[in-house]
Amino acid sequence: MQTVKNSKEHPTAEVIYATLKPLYPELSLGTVYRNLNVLASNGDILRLQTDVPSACFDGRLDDHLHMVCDICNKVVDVECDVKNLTAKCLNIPTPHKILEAKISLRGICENCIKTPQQTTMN
Amino acid sequence: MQTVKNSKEHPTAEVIYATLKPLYPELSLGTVYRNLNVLASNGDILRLQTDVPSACFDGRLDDHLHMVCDICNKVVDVECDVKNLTAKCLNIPTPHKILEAKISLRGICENCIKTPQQTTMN
DNA sequence: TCAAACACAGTAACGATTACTATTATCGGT
DNA sequence: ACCGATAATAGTAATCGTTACTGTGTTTGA
Repeated sequence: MQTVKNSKEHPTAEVIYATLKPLYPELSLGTVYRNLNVLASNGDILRLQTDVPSACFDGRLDDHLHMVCDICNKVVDVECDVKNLTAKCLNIPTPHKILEAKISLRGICENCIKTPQQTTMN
Repeated sequence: MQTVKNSKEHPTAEVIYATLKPLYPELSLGTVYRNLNVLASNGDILRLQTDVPSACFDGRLDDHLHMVCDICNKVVDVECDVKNLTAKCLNIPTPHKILEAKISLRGICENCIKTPQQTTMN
């Protein structure tokens, strides 16, 4: 199941299911969801918080952000010093205790900038 | 319907429905959702992106962030200079075009810090 | 006065996710 | 090797939040 983690993009549970189904024909969708949750709670993968209705997962654990493209709705990586950014949020003076800051981006991905008209919307 | 906006907290659609139902007994849940969407797309209210499964709304349009409490799961306001923080994100060098940065916080709210044991979890 | 446009209640439908159940595989001990 | 307990799974039902649909009443404007 760790093989799922090594998938390239930012797949949803359904995408992972569709990807693995041909390899393991009797794979169940429930199994995919369950194992993704286990991996995510173990910290082996990340569950991404985006605007898209279905949850996306990411095997990359190093510093980077995610941007959802307005055009193609894909999730792309944005390389940056996340710790530096989130540190500023954690230091906001407030009576509450801030433990984590999550930053998500929205915009237009490199691909859709180059090919402007195509509203692939898949 | 604008009266909904003036509600204090960060209500979900269901909460708004439950709040208004006694006042307008023949109110339908579909109406609440539809009007919240209209208000949100008009920019009159904000739709919050949090970890909690149901969408929360906020009538405050001025600069502030939101933090979800690990203990009580409530959404609380965090006062800060949002524009300053997001500006840093928008300036990240990347081949993509970043249009918006959304920051959400997680932590422990003032209330739960003061009364540590109660895992109200409502 | 009348008809087109609108808002709504009520309910059905939907998509993503979780829970449940029965079955199969795994493993440690005798 | 056998056996009971534990765990993982497939398959499916159920759930949750949300949206879409349908019929009805209400407003508006000529």
